[in-house]
Amino acid sequence: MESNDLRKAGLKVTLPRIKILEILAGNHGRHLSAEDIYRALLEQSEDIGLATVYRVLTQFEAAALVKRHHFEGGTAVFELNEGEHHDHIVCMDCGRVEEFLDCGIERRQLDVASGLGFDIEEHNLILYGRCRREACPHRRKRI
Amino acid sequence: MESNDLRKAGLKVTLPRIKILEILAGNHGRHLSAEDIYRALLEQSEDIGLATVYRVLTQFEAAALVKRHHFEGGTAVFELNEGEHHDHIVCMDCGRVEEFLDCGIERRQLDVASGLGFDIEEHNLILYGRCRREACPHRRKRI
DNA sequence: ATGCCTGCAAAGCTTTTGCAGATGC
DNA sequence: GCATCTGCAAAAGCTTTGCAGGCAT
Repeated sequence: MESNDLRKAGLKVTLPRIKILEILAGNHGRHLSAEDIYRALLEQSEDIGLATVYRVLTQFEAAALVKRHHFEGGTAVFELNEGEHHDHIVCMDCGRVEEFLDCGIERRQLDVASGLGFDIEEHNLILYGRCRREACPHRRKRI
Repeated sequence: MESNDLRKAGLKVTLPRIKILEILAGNHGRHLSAEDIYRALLEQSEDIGLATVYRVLTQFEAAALVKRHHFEGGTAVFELNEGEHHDHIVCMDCGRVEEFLDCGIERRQLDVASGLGFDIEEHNLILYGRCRREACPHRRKRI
């Protein structure tokens, strides 16, 4: 029940917020930009302004309902915060994004930070590579 | 000799390019935004436009003379590319940036990527935390 | 002399903000 | 009814681009 998440966050339950949550939930696993969400709303003939999308996403981020990522440059993308932390690997050819979690990496990060005199609060790890998928343009190029 | 680096990159040796390289070299280890560099140039009474700073930095990045980072959001920062790869840890209170390299993390990244079917090309790891330095505002706050 | 560089100003893009009207509670 | 929320439009960053003149080679 999405409305409860909103109420818990101290946000009024409004149509724009529900719709945006729905779109994020419907694209489970995908990473959407504000513009992506705005266009998805237009397709549903919802009359919601881009400014509202940005405002709502910022509020959601503050309420820990979504996570914001800066993958390559320029535009930020958002995903529902499902609780469990993970990192990302992005294909430089097809843009596909996979998520992963490696305890070894996580542990060493804590060690490194501690060794440098930091109390680590969060981190951001993105691997960039080329995927070996059939559908990937890079793969096609190699044939 | 900076001019050789420029020539090797196929770039003409011009005053703006040399000055910008000098500023980056003089701030060895620091991370400067285009604006930072522009202001440093103004302080030296160099009449170089902000657009040129951006253009030169982009060329330098393409030539692998500098690296561009997107630490928090908004503005990009640049550092001289000294060859050896390293990652960053940023203090969320005082903005201090330390560099580090951990072979264990590097190795596991390769393993993870390979396991997901990716040929990893590069990566981006930034740890965010709070440093335990005397001078750090956060530390003062805790007293 | 030629083609690459530069400064300036203007445009581009993403994101934020001000304000008047609308809506949830 | 009151505070919060929204849409619109305008503004605010940061960065890029067009153009006419300038400089390195």
